[in-house]
Amino acid sequence: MKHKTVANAIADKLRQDILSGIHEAGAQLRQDALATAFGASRIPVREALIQLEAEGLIQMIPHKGAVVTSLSRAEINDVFDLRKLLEARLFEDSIQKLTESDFAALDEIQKKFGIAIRDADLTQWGKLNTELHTTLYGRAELPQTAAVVAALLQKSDRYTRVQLSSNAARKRAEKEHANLIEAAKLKKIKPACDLLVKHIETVRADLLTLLAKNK
Amino acid sequence: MKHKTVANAIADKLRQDILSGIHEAGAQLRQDALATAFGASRIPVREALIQLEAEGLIQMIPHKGAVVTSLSRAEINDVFDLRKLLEARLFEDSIQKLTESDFAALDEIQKKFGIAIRDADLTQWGKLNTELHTTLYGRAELPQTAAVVAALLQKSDRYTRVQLSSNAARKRAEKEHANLIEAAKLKKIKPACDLLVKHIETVRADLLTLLAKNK
DNA sequence: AAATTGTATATTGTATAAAATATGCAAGTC
DNA sequence: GACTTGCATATTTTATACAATATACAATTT
Repeated sequence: MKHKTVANAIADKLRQDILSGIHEAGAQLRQDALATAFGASRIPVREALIQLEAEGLIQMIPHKGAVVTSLSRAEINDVFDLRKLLEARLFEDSIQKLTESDFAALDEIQKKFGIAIRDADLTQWGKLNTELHTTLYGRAELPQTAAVVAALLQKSDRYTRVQLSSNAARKRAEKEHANLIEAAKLKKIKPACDLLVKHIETVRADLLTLLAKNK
Repeated sequence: MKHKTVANAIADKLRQDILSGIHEAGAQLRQDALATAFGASRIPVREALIQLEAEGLIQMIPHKGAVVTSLSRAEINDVFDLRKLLEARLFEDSIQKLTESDFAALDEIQKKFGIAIRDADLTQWGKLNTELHTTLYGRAELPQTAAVVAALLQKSDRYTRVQLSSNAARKRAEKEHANLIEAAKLKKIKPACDLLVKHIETVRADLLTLLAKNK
């Protein structure tokens, strides 16, 4: 077992299940059902739910229960605007300090990304996407910004599988990631940040058109 | 009773106690002691602690307990940089939409601020300060940004009493707030945002010198 | 004497059971 | 017939009791 407490383990699993779409937006999460499913009592389940509520993944209403939240169009726009603002800030601070081993890790992630795309491994996409982004910013010494960005990336994650549903989008994302890594390797700060902002903007536009279509 | 659940009530009280300095940074919070103090069992206390951990006010270590966190110098800098960035974003979006009643509320807050300063009512300062700021941004339609800023303001809150410990600082803050409100009333967006950024910067500088001195 | 192991105590984490609250439906009243 | 009131059921919230874990200190061994 890799977790210290049962509550944390349940939180991680639940988070994963929400991000991967097993529990869709609007779905009710019943404590009792979750407890039996996890083979635990309801208390660690409750504590996991409280954590997820703080992360914004669900909303708990006293004596009513928990429902999986969803982001409005305006909220999605807001999230992506913030990402552009804050990820650029992190990237700028991180680029110079990125080491050889960081780039090795990035290359590894890119490789896995390619495999996940080939295998249509949906659940991996979001995970690898955030991993790549956070690795790019890993050397920034801005812990508060990093924490906020991590939260924003998680909110975005739920839509990554939507956004990457087309082959063209996946190809483009992979290409743009490669460009980002390349620019970072060459320590070209300004161009790299510009690329990053454009990349995020592309993803946002892509996602919004898809959501409009599916509606 | 104004709260729906005991856990939420405890969280609110504990948050207040931490922000007001009753529980200082580094202090250990024992579940058992808190439970008896609140006249409740340990479970609502635990759930309150989990909430506060998500807010960054405390840190929980499994089987060890909870301690009140503190921000490093770098983290304080980061928080204030973010505030400048994001509060300006909110203010810009909010100014045009501020109504008469908003300005009435702002004037009311300013009045209370003056009274609190005169009475040296330390615990009110932080509360009124955030209230004023959030009212200024109240009409912005950027819910995600607003949520992040609310969290940042809370982190700052713990240091407001430190920063406002000198008479000069209090006078200046009141003046700068008045200028902000004035600029907002005149709908001068750019100058108002500039004032805001300068105000936050002033507070940061003030706080850092004070923290350096007290160390 | 130093290091390791074992034990006691304190504290947290979890499970079970009881209390509180909300929702839906039926009966009664205007 | 519409509305209110009361009850039954389902669900969440809280309390009590128990188990697991960590820390500190003593005992033992090398």
